[in-house]
This record gives sequence, C-alpha cells and structure tokens, in this order.
Amino acid sequence: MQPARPSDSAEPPWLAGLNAPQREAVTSTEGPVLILAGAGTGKTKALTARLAHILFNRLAWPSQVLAVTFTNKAAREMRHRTEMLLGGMAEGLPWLGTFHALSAKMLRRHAGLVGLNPQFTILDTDDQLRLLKQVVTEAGLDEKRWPAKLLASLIDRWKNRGLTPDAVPPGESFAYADGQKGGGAALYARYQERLVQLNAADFGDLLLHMLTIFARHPDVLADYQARFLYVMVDEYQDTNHAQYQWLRALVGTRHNIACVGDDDQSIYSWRGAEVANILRFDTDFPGAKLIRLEENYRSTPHILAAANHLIAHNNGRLGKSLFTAHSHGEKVAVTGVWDGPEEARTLGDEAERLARDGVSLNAMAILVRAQFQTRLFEDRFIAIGLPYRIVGGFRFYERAEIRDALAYLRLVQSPDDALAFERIVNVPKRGLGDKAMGTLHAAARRLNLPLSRAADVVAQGDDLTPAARRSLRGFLIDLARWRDASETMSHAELAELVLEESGYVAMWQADKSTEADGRIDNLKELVRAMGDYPSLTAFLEHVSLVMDNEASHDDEKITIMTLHAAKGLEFDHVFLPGWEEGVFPSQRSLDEGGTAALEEERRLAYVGITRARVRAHVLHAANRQVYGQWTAALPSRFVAELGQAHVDERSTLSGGPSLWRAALAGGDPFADMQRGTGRGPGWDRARASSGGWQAAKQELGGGRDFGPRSAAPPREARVSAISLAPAPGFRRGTKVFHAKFGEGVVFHVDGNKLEIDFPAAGRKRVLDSFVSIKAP
DNA sequence: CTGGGTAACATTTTT
DNA sequence: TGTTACCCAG
Repeated sequence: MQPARPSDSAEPPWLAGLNAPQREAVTSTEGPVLILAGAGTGKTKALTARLAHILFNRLAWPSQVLAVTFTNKAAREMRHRTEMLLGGMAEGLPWLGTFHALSAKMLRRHAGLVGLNPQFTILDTDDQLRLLKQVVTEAGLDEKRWPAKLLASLIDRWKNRGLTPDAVPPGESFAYADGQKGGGAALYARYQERLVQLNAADFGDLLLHMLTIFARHPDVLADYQARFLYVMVDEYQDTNHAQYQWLRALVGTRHNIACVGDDDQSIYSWRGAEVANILRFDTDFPGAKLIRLEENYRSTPHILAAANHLIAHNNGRLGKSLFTAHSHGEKVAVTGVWDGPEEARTLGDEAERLARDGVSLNAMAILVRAQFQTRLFEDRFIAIGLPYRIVGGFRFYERAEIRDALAYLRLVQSPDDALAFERIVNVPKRGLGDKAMGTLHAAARRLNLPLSRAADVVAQGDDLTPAARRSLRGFLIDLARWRDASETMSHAELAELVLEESGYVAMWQADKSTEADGRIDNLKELVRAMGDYPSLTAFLEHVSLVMDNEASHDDEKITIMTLHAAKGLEFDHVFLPGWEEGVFPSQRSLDEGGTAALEEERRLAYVGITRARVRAHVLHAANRQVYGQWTAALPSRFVAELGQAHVDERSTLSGGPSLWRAALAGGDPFADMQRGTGRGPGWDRARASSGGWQAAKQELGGGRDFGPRSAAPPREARVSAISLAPAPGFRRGTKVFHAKFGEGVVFHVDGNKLEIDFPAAGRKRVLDSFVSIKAP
C-alpha cells in the first residue's frame, strides 16, 4: 500500500514550497540536528515534511519514529498534516504524542517495575494536593504553617529535575518545615509511598518512573532504543531536565535526533523548562548540525522589525534575525488611554470598526499578560454585544462537575479508588461529613484497606450514627447496582444512569446560580464525548492526558487569551493591552527574579507581537484598578523597545475629549460610588516622567490639574449623557435579566442607575441598558 | 452537618 | 475589588 509515486521529474510533494534551510531540515535525517526556527518560519511544515520524508523513503516504519510535542494540539496538528502529505501511510504513528502521553503509554507496559498496576490512575493537581495535605497532617505538621501547596511545588520542581526522594539535595529538603520530620524529601518519599498504595501516579511520575525504569532495567531501555530509529522533538526550548533525560535515554547512541525550537520563545521557565537544553545542544550531541529558519511567512515588515528590535534587548540568545519578503504593512499601533475601562472601550470600538470593514472576528485576538485583565473586556463586550470567547482558564476536565462525574465512574470501575470515593461520597450531600469521614479513615487505617473498602465494613458495624450508617449503606448499594449495570450497558449509558441515580444532575438542576446551566451542559458533553471511545478505560486515559477544551471555532467571535496560551497561534489582528510597568512586565518579575525574569517577560512580549499577521495594536493605560485600588502606571519599557521607526504612536488619549467633558461637567454617573482616593503613589512618578504622558495630559486638559475626585477615572461620556434620562419600566420589584449576573430583581431605581439583587451575584449597581426586563 | 460570616489572598499553567 | 478557604454558631 504505497501512495502513488510522483513522476520522476517532479519533486516529492512534501518538498514542494520549502525554502533551502527548510529542505535541509527535512533531508538531514542522520545524526543530531537542531533546527532554530523563529516565529512564523514554518517549523511545523518542516517537521511534518521531515516525518513524511522518513516514512515515504522507508527509512523507518511509522512505529519506529518517536515524535514528541508538548501539547495535544501540536501532536494532533502534526499527525493531521503528516496524513495530508502521505495519506494512509501516516496512520498509526503510535509514538507521536506529548511527553506525558507517550511516557504514560510506556509506563502502563512496565508499571510493575515501580510497584504499580497497569491500570494505575493519573492524578491531577487537585487530587495531588488533597493527598499531600493528608501526608503533611499525618506527619504531625501544622498545615497552616507549612502549606501543602508549598510542598507540592517543591515536589513538582524536584520531579521536573528528575530527582527521586533519595536524590534530593539535603539543603533543599530543608526548605520545607525547616527540615522537621525529615523535611521536604522525607515527605516527598512518604507521598510516593501513598501514591503506590493508591495505585496512582501524578503527572511528574509519568516521566520520572520511566527514568527510574530506564536506569534500573537496561533491557527495557535497550528495547526502546532499538525501536526508535528517529527521534523528533518540537518546542525543544520548553523541555525540562526530566524530559531531557528521558530523550537522551531513548536516543541512545544512534543520535538521530532532530529538535526544533526557538530560544526567543522560551516562556515556561517557571514551569521548569530549561533554555539551557537548547543552548548547549551541540555539546550534548557532538557534531550536531545547526539549521536556522529565519524567513518569516507570517507578519508584515514593521511587525517583524519591531519584534526583532524588542528581542534584541535580551542577552544570551543563540541569535537569529527574521526577515520577510512582504513589502507592505502598517506600523505597530500604540495607544495610550486614561484607564482600564477606556482601554476596553477603545479596543472594542476598533474591533467593531474592523468587523464593519469585513474583518472576521475570528481573525482578531486580544492577548493579555494575566487572566484578571480579561474581566474588563468581558464587561465591555457584553455591554456592546460583541461576541467573544475566552480561551484558557480551566480545562474541561478540571471543572468540578467533570471531575465529580469522573470520580463516580472511576469508583464504579475500580472499587479501590479511595480518592474518587472521598471526592464524591458526600456530593451531593448525603449527610456524610467530617465526622463520618474521620470514622472511615480510622477504620481504613486499622484494617489496612483502601477507604472505599473500609466503607463496606463500617457500614455493617455501629461506629456511625444510625442516619449516617443508613446513608452510607444506601450509597454502597447504589455503587453495587451500578457495577452490575456496567456489565450490560455501554459506558456512556452507564454514565448517564449513574449521574441520574446518584442525584448528581438533580443537585445542579436545583442550583440557582448562573453557572449551573453550563455545568449541566458540560455533563451532557461529557456523556456525549464518552460515546467516541471504545471503553471506559480508554476514555479515562483520554480525559486525564488529552482532553482539552478546544473552543469551537464555528461562530464569529473575538478571542481573548493569555500570551502563554497564544504561543504557536496566529491572527490577522492582534491587540496587546496592558503594556504597563507592573502589569507587563509583571510586578512579580520586577520585584524578584532579576534580569532572567525580565528577559522572560520580554520573550513573552516577543511572542505576542509575532502572533500578528497584518496588524499589532499595543495599548497602555495611565490608571488601572489593582485589587480594587486605583493605581497610576507608566507605559511598559517594552513599548519603547519596539523601536520608534516601526511604531505608530497615535497614542494621545483617544478618550481625551470624553474625559475632558466628563471632568468639566462633573458628569460621572457613578460619582457616588465608593472608590479609592484616585491617586496612587505612582501618580507623581507618572507625572514626573517624560514620554507619552506629558503630551497626553496636555491634550487632555491643557495642563489642567484634575482634582482628586476626577483623578479617579470617570466612565464613558456616552453613559453620562444618557444618565439624566429616567429609566422607564423599571421599578422596585421588576424582574430583569443581565448577561453576566443572570436573573435579578430591581431593588432601587435612580435615574438610569439600578440597584439589582441577583441571587447569584448579590446586589449590584448596573445601568438600565445592561439589563432587559424579564416577562412575568 | 450545614450555611453564613469573615479574613486572607490575589501571574503565567503545555500535561 | 472579588473570590475562596476556613471557622463557628445554629
């Protein structure tokens, strides 16, 4: 079964349209290769073509190629694109996947070597933390003083570095609990024991256990080394030490490894990524060939030049300079505004304008430094009815309702799953609280049984109050029934049955909060998705390692996401708000972490700019509410680093006139609302500094100094114009609907300002235009 | 055991 | 300012 050979004269399809360095990356199959691929230089294209090249020329069978990515998305894309090039030949690339998925696959085969059963469960951070809390408490430490979270992050870092408990340097062990009870390392060891008892592994273990196995069982390693004739790694700059060791082990002495990466896009050092891995590639793999992909196919010249200019401020780079054949294009727009809400207004207006000119909302993205920035945009977009999607935040399987549902299914499938049992035994409420759980835990310890097994015993004894005993028995009977049912029905049907009969769905149906409906939808989606998998086991594996919440791209929406989440994506129009000192670069990176942290922020800025194909628009505000306090801010240093020549500083407060009007008229409709003093300590700094703000202030009020009250940024002028009009149709008791807060009842009317009681959100002040009257 | 109240807290999050 | 985690009163 071989794809039709191209005619002799024509070149193979996977080489079509590749430039010289890309071709070299594709055809240099033997020996170590490092492909330094700048943003938008077609690295995925080169990587998939390389894969196609190897397979088509029969240098290896699909099962003999190890291709590793970081994200499921990248893995999917690589698989998809390879299939496009090769048709059926790429099917069954069994070893194309993420580090974690591939390592988990290996670990299931050799679980016994580290004391696990092949059906071990993969814990997420939530389970992990609960387990660690138990470990800390059992050690007799005060969890208040020594948070389990701290221990979790230490263990995570150790695992990232490939350190088992016995390998943790004593000094570092001391970092937790001042070394009491053996310090962090001893608790780490205890945690690992508990994991084995529970037949569970956390994300870090998936790699770490394999490293242990490789070290202790050379035969196992030798098998893999013999199998993998070619190894490819995407986003190499993001590998941590454990992943690096894992790769080195598997590559063995053959050294047919090709790594693709960009040191300028290393933005995950706080997750353990070590740029050093990419920087010293040629010492690790002597004779490595270095290929640079520098022709950018994505962005217009000014965008590219600004990005180059910016990143040139970093030291310790391998060095690349991107160029493009494009010849036209706008400069990077930079707009300074008065405050956060105005930033959202300006951005929203521009998005609407672009949309009117025929630009798809799907081609626009707002890339923020931190999640909290999304809020203002969300508020604004709801107000003007601009469809948006927020990417990131919780992944699908991290949502409480999904995790609860999965815990039910896990427990039905494996009666020993103590963590699953603990999670849902009292969800919905069954009257089994701390007291009952304490009894169960004690019994489990005494009988040396998993919690869920001990429950069987306790339900027969008289340690519990009669009510609790009855309730527990009922639950255990339900479980037994579901287990019987699982013999005869499909796993999707089973899921539906369990969620119904347990009262879990009913619990959310009874919930009046705004998100309850969404949760029920998520549960439906879960049941639906299960149907796509042959077995519950297959589905559970998928869910813990692969399932992400890809937002559907079906409808027209502008995307809001973090810069981190945007890596690897591209958009015609990119908005980059919040370029202020303290926001971006973040305050944390300025306070601690020194140059390294600042340089990582800069790389993040570089990633942001290079996402843009046609236009990048940077915004910064002079005032922003941080934790409820108004704070003045200076434009980010990164603004200046873009280079004057490539920037269109149309700045000067675009909202100037409205601000001016509002200030003169005192027309702030929310003047009576509580707010801070309006002048943070940064005010004077901002005033004293040269740059955009002097000019901005000049235009603003002709040098007029605002009084303290008006220094607190007023709302939109348009709003204040309406504010005099009465609000017809609203009176106390009117039932209304608000896009964000849901249903509510009007408590007080003052002009067009309403005070509304929302069952979900409490009493809120909103303008009448933000709500609709609900038909009785 | 539950719900209400308050005090602490508050980047980025590929798996 | 908004959320969440925990403590205590009912």
